[in-house]
Amino acid sequence: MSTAPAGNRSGRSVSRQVLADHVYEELLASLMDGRLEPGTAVSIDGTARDLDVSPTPVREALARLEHTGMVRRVALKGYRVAPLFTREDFAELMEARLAIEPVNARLACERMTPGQLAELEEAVSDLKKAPRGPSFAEYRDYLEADERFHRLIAEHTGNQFMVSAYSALGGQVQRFRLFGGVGITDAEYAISEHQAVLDALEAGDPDAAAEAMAEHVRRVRGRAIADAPAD
Amino acid sequence: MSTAPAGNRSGRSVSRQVLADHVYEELLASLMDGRLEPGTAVSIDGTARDLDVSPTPVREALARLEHTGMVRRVALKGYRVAPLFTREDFAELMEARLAIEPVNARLACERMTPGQLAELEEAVSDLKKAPRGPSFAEYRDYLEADERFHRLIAEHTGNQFMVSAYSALGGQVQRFRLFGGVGITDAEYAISEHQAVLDALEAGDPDAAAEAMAEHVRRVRGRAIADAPAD
DNA sequence: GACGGGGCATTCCTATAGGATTTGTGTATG
DNA sequence: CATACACAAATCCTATAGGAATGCCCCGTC
Repeated sequence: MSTAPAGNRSGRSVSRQVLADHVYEELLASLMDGRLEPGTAVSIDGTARDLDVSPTPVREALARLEHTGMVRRVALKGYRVAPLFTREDFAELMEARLAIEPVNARLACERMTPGQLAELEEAVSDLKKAPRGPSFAEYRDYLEADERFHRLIAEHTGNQFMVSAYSALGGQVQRFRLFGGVGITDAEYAISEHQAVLDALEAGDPDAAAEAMAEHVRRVRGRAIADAPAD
Repeated sequence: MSTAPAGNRSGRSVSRQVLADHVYEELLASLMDGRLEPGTAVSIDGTARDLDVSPTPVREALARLEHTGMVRRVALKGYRVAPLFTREDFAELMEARLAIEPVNARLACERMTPGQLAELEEAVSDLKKAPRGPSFAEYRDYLEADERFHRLIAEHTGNQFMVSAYSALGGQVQRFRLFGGVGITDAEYAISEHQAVLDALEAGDPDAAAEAMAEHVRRVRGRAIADAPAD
């Protein structure tokens, strides 16, 4: 660290945040919006240099990220971004979503407060407003709102374990949205499906909410399989 | 490190395993069989001294463990074993198990090979043979077989994401078996319920397998609520 | 006897050093 | 021209040092 201290020993004590947390957030963001493509090696020393920190916090952040499935670690070879899905992986992911997300929708419907419902409405609204241009940068807002909608439903179950279960999937879902063949054409259909889920939640009908969510996941699966690239 | 190097720099190159892995396994075992009770602080430097390693691998192992929910981390205060469940936590855990484990049983039933079925039979057999004396040490074998049964079903779904989802719960389930009020008396009933799940799997009836698993979880919930201690 | 302050130990956190191994490159040889 | 070897660079992994903050205990004072 020669030129830029960039640390915190001289600055004010904003240092009340651990560097490993910062590194984790930074890497997660890079993974979520596609800056780090599947298969890329994530060098410990390298990212340490990039972020102007020592390898130790990077090591800790990567250990946490590994458990999300977004990076893989080989014992003495280092970390690399988890490889692209095969068709089988995608089928497994959708199967798992079908098991978990309709339950989340049902539970959320039974317990949601008006304020939480408003958050969901905002997510769907953002989804509709988000630009869906051909460029990645614009598409990002759409993806963010999509992910937010599903995550909020998981959180509004009030069940910490369902949140954990969804989180185990959520990152992979996001990665698939980016690289798995679901393209921008998906958006037109997906918006109405999200709206259907929201309608059922607003109506307070748990069965309908679960079914609408299940239908959404099935349709995502169907669209992706239709125009999925080769393995 | 004054007296015992205990490391690997002098020994033969068995060092082809990373120390952090060893520390992780060690801590996990301590958590799973009750040597580390809820609320206990897990000092980084302390465990490093205990295991004759430096703090760096311990730090990495704990970062991984945190994601399992078995230890909690407070930003600049360190790690401690996750606290005991409240009744609400327990209800949430059972709700999540009801959402996930019957699905696992159904999928496993549809796809399981004879060899995998034999593994399950062995787990149930071990469950019956395991001593259920009043001492913790003896009870351990029973708990291990119980956990193994459920984990094998998750793995035999052939769906890596359902395995992840179960893993997010599995550790907590095990911790609850130890500390949550489900006592040895549970064993007598649970064995027949496990047998019922196994019977359905052997019969190749997915619906029955899912229902048997759901019934098992519901009964575990019922028994625990019956004689649960106060919060 | 009760309360407050100072020093010491512990602990977390980050940086740095160095050993072991792999990888890549350049050169010499068949 | 292709192959093999050697050296250099990068990388992972572990240990150690030291700063910053917290907690604890003892002691002096009211």
